[in-house]
Amino acid sequence: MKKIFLKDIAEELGLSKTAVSLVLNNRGDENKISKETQKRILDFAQKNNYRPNQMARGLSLGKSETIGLIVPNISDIFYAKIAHHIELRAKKLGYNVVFSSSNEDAEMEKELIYSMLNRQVDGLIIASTQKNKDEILKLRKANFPFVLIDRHYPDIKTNYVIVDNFGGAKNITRHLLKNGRRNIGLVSIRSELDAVLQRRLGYETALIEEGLEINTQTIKELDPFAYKSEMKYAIKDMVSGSKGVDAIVFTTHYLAASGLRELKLLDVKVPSGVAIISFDELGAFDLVDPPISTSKQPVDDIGNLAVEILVNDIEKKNVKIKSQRTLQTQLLIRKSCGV
Amino acid sequence: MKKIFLKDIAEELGLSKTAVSLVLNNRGDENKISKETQKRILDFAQKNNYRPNQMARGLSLGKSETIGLIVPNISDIFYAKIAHHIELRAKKLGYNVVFSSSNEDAEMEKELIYSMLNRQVDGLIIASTQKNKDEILKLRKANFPFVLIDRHYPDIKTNYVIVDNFGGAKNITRHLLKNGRRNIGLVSIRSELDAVLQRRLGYETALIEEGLEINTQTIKELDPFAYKSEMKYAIKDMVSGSKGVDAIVFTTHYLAASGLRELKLLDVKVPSGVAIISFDELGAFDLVDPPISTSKQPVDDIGNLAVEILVNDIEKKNVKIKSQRTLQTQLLIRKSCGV
DNA sequence: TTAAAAAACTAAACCGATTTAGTTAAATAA
DNA sequence: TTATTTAACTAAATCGGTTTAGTTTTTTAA
Repeated sequence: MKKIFLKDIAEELGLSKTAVSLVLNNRGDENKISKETQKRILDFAQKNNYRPNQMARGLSLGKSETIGLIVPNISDIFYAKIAHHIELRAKKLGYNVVFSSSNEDAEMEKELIYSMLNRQVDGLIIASTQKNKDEILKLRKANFPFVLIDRHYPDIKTNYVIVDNFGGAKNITRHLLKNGRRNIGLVSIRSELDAVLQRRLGYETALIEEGLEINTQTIKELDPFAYKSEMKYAIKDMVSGSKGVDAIVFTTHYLAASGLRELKLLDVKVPSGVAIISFDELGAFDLVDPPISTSKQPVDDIGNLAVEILVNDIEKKNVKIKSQRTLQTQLLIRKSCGV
Repeated sequence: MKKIFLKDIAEELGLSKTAVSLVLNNRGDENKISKETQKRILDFAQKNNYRPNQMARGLSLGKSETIGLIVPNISDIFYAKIAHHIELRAKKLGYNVVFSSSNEDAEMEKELIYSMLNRQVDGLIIASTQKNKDEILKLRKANFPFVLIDRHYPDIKTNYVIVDNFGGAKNITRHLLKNGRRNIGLVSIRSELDAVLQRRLGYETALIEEGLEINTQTIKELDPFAYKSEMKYAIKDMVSGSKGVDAIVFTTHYLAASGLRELKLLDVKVPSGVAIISFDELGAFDLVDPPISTSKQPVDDIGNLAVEILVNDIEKKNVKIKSQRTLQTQLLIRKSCGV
């Protein structure tokens, strides 16, 4: 079972590489290769398990039928799920996926973008650090196909698929208000990500619309990398004192998990003492004690749409119109918000 | 900012492509390119942001500096975590990662293996369906570098990194026995995977060593794709009747999550009524009600070791010795097993 | 003083595909 | 009967790198 090349097939059958190549690319008819010859080529290729070298093919065609995916962290279940949907849809459309994690580092992200371009990916799907405006602009200027997911650059016109962070956060906050909570805190991460900002805004808007004041003392923004250690103090500070909070909104799933952990250590009863609600969820949020209410993101749609927009962009080079999709989150009410 | 090629640099500096290529590959000294010329080339390349076309490079070198990763499902947190560690370590060693999910389908896995070979990956890391013996043998015969993870072929000598499934399962079962449980059921998946078999054997061995009999009525093997719907009946059957179980061992994290869900629906108290313990865990197993005890797999070591073994194999083509590593799981005791 | 060695390069082949611009022989039209 | 088309191919260029086998000039050794 040794490797067989186009040249081998051509020589073996007494034909030219051209004929073989055309037939194997399904362009035999339009190039008037006789049915008989086509069959000989196809059969021989099949029998000898011919598989074109994609490097050579890619070099020649100037494309690779590969999509590059850059996410902050592939081991975050949220991105892992999106990645899976991207992979499935991409495969259906004839594309492979190369992935890399930026670890929320702008410089790394930039490196990855170029590394992927060098590998001749046909397009990129990026959940950006949102700190690489220049590179995104360059990509756009170069007319290179790409779609931003989860995080976008609000002031750059690009393809993107995001969720309604503002609406989602407003919704979960309102749900707590509707259930009589008046003193609602927020635990978020310290970040300039628009998604994070929007969630905070959604939260604040819900409060303001209810005629409540925003208390910056009960809004905690934790370091993205040290949130676990900072959580202890954040929670302690929020629940202690006479005017402790009666509910907490967490702006992302791992914050909710970590926060609940601390609440338990402090023996705070959830939801009787403090109700909690999360944006996005982990796999076992329905099994947690108490099951955590959340605003769930449509990971399947995010992945599928991103691929569809991207492939459309790749294959119809002339598309100037950018697709911008903002998907709705889904409110899942469980016990943690004290219905 | 238009693309610049090797030829452009050569022409611009009045040199040959050879000289430029050698210098850019850090082989200027050994090829006696003068320091001065080297500096000119390096500076020019830097200034013009030269980046070699990896397709051309790969074609020429016959390698891609890319590792292929095939897992059953990248959105399974277990594989996602391994993938992340693989990615980090691979990057450190100068390799990129291409991933794909086989969805536990042997035919798909076979396709993926070839698809990756066509893309000239330098090596493969595979968490196999364990139904592709022929392909694995072919890879080995062709002396193609690969490492199996999580699942291996017991009767084929290959590189692999797995965990001690037998020992891990025996351990968790013994822990339940030590705590006085006598009627311990098992919920596993219907599968020929050695890992699954070993876990069942570990469970059975623990029972036998304790002088207990194995009751096939309380060993449930569910369909890997329909386990959610089958779980209801499995659990109901195990806990009902006078001789219902007083503990259940789940052989994987999603079974434990699903099983606990059903136990709650049936109002079975955990662990007072039925204790449970899991093999491997989800992100929030410590927050679940009750927190689930588990035998945790060292995802970081699995990923790191796999990459190291693979890269070693890739770079020292002569390595005939296969590396076989069986890592230990870590017993995490939480409330679900009724300490 | 001349032969050999070293320094500093380069031309052209090569990797394995795709594609452009033909060629040749047979069929059809004038 | 001859000119044109058509059918069925092919030779060679190309993609953008790497590498082999030199070449030319300068330096060193005998």
